[in-house]
Amino acid sequence: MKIATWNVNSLKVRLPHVLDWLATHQPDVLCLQETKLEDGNFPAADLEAAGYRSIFSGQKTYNGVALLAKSGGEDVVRGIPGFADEQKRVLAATYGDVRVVCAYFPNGQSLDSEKYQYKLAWLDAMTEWIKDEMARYPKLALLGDYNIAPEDRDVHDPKAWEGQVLVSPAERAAFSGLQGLGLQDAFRLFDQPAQSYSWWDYRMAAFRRNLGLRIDHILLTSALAKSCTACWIDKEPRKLERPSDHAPVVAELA
DNA sequence: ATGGCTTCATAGTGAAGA
Repeated sequence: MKIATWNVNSLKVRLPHVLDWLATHQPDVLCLQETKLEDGNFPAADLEAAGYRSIFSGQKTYNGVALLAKSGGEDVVRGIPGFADEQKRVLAATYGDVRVVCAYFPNGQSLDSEKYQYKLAWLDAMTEWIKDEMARYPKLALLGDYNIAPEDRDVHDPKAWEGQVLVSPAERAAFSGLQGLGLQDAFRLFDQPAQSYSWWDYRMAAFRRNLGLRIDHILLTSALAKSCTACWIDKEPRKLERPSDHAPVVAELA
């Protein structure tokens, strides 16, 4: 089973890239974030024609998540149960015996922003809910744009990023908290190239200079981590015309 | 140098992303 996550930064703009990527890589499940589409505008027919069923939860302008898969998902959940939130950031479904959770974690904007407080509250609620989901589903994968760079090696210039969102101690503690539940970072199960990132700013020729952050992740329960044979970041779509600023992250499960 | 670039929105001296 091949699973993947990709923040597409507008599915309307990126649909051609997504269709090409699906055709080339044939994932069983692809999690999308920042679709920025109301549900009525979701391109389900185009994806169906490419062999993929869609489950989605979107809104105008911001956020929006989707699950694309070769089979239909079951027991669909939208949002974090019990956490009142207008922002469409969370979608879960079961494929076979694997629970797939697709999440677009809040950015936080800056440490003194209300959005940062929202991010921390959201992280708490997410952790509590994932703990429950793991009790129900031993084989669980949490994929998405976490908007957290877990360690300094996931940051091109840790000094420059000090004091900013995505790297703050509280955010990293939340990431560790998820690992504390028993989830494992699929990417770090394997030797990886130094300076591996999943996001590069559109400005400053950041991609060409590899000035990036690793903020898109696939976390696996131990039952799935045991069967994980590979995990990589696919930088190819970031090289295309009009790319998303994020690259897909892929994991192979035996 | 608090900018740069991209999207969606509207037609703003823009907001937000990361």
